[in-house]
Amino acid sequence: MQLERIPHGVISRLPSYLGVLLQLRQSGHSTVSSARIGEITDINPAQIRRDLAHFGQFGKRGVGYDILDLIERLQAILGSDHVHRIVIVGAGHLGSAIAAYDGLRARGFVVVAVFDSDATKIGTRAGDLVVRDVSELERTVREQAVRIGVIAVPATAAQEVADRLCSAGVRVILNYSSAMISVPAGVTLHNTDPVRELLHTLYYLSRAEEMAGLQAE
Amino acid sequence: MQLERIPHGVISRLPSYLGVLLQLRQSGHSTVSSARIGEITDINPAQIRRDLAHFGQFGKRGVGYDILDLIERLQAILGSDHVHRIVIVGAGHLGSAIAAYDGLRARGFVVVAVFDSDATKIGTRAGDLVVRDVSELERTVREQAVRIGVIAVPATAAQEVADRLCSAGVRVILNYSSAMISVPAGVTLHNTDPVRELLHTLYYLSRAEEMAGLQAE
DNA sequence: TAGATTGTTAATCGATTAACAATC
DNA sequence: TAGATTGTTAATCGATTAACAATC
Repeated sequence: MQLERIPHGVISRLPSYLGVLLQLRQSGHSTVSSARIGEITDINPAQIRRDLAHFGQFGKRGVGYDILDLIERLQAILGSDHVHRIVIVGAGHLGSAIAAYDGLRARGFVVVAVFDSDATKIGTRAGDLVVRDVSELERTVREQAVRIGVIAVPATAAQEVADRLCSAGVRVILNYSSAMISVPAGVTLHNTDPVRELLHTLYYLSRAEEMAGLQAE
Repeated sequence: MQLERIPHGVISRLPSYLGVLLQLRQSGHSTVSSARIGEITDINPAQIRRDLAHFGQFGKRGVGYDILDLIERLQAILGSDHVHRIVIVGAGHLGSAIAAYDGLRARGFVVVAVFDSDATKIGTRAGDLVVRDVSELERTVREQAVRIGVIAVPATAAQEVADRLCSAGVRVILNYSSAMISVPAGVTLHNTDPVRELLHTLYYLSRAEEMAGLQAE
């Protein structure tokens, strides 16, 4: 039970720490220092220790953090210590890519259904699943108590899909379309428009090239 | 020429503003207020005005912002007023999805090549392009002065691909693999691991369910 | 003119960092 | 013990917000 309000920034860094730990575990390490995590993630070591301190004392002074222990702790904090069921709407290239992505299962997610409205796609395979008619969306979400929905449909259909997911009881939406959609209060929306990421970095690219140009002259 | 240092957070919000404006333009609007943009993006209107003020005075008091004008201004600031060439490495589900994604072209990006190391994929189509052998990667990046690379290969191959992209001259990397990779100084790395996004939101989902559970009891 | 909305200031708030005592 | 590294404090830094005069 969390009494303290944890800053948003802290939460957003935890998955990165977890990613590093999982990678270190695979390469056979048993402990790691905040300095080492900082090197890999490019995050200040003091901040890493401070972030973790919000949730308790996980390290040993002079030694560092036990990797297996910290993985368990972080998974418990994030809620990835148990399985989460998700549905994917849209069985195009992107939807199929997400459905077939093994990193989902590896980190505690199970895709229970992939939907599409296109009759030529319904019945075909996407990952381990058979694509189903989007008209079954509400029933599936309710029956399986699905809380996470992924939108991988064209921009024009995104809002309608979001509305249907929300009213069926989904609490987290990951929007892969380029549409700006809105959701009711209580539903968390994550826009993962890859092009928006690119636009963001373009700014720094332009600045870097300007500076290179000035130096060259 | 920017004399003032613009906060990172400001830059990261500009693509959202641009997204709203593009959408409003399509629905036939001609002006918009910071209050309206705030509603859509869920960003404080005062912050929107303050963000824009870093770059000049773009609005009319009592009226708002001219949508067409502000689109141009933002595109110029971000550097999306001219075309950027990108290469995609990995022609699996995800690489193909990105290659075929029309939102890229719509916002000033052109995919010049898709690479893979799998002989059964080389020569097949991905979007408008034919998948090429990854051994041609360096030559293509150099000849076409490509500055942006997208990694859509399995985690185990990600670091090697990143190294090759960087040494060939790429300045921005969008990493879609789940691997934590490192890049030299001067290269901007964007990790777009979809599962990391999900993990992040899980935290809030768990808290929300806890609270709902408490209330129900 | 009256109403609306910007651009900007000043106050608040929160996040980051450096430093170091505690302690393994 | 000596060296290392945490947990935590205190200081800095930057981002957010409310409020309002300027002005369309």
